[in-house]
Amino acid sequence: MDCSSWINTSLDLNINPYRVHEEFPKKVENNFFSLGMRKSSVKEESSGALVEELKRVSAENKKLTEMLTEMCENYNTLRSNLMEYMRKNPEKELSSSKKRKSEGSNNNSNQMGVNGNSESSSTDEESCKKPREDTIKAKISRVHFRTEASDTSLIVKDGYQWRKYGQKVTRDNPSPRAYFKCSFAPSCPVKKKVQRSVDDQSVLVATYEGEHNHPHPSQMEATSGSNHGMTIGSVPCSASLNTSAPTVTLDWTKSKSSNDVVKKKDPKIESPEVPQILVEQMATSLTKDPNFRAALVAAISGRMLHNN
DNA sequence: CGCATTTGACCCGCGC
DNA sequence: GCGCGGGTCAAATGCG
Repeated sequence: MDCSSWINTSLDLNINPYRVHEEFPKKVENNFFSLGMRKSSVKEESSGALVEELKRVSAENKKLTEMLTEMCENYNTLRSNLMEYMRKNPEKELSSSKKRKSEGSNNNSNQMGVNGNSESSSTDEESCKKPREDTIKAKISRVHFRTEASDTSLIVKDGYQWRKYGQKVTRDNPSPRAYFKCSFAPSCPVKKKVQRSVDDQSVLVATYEGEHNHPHPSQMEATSGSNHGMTIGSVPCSASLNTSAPTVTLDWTKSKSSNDVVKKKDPKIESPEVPQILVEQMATSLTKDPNFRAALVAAISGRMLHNN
């Protein structure tokens, strides 16, 4: 696989972080740079600090690049190992993967090679869907949300608008499972299932199916003025696409208050939150890249194999 | 009154 | 073929 393409992406992230999401940062960008334009004396003073910051970011960028390169190497190693393994054990691989022949017959076999071992195995168990719904087969992700233990609702505030259309008590878990459809766009095919973890009742497990065919609502909100809404909302859906990879756990016992902050739009929060937003943006941009996700999964797997 | 949620009924695939 | 279980539908209900 060609690693260089997504490595370059990371370079962009660090050198010109605001370019990652052009729509979002305009306001910040304007504030930040226009301030410097108006007060040139202040600019001279701060230019030294900016240069220092630039150096620091460049160093960090270099470090990240090295990490990515290493991940890429690990990925290549693992991939060749996987290919070899699959060549030796084609039958086992097929039989152990899944019982559902309808999904086994889907032509995602090619993508498996790219996305690695991830999609088909553990995620398909969540997609016991009618075969005709194979348009949604593509993206299934699972996100763990930590909530207050006393919070008995199955509501996950991930920034999207969801309409609940069902609830079931499943056999393997005493807590009910709630079914949601994305209601932000009528044509959006995305569904999610939310259920409390069997192990830890304070953890909500949200399983997302499909891809949103519309922008994130809070991102739209951000472009129209407020920058705050996206910090939390954008994370779950983008940060964990691709699933049987290690799932993402988000601690919302604290973020509840920040949700409130979002609604109140407290100006005091703005400046300290900007770096956090940047981090979120970078993470979002990176994790949206399927190549990066695949490589990350492979690299982590490679590491684990290496350690074992 | 319109919209979202609830909840029982129904559908469908799978295992026996 | 039948029963089970997960997923979806749609009428009833609640709420602003």
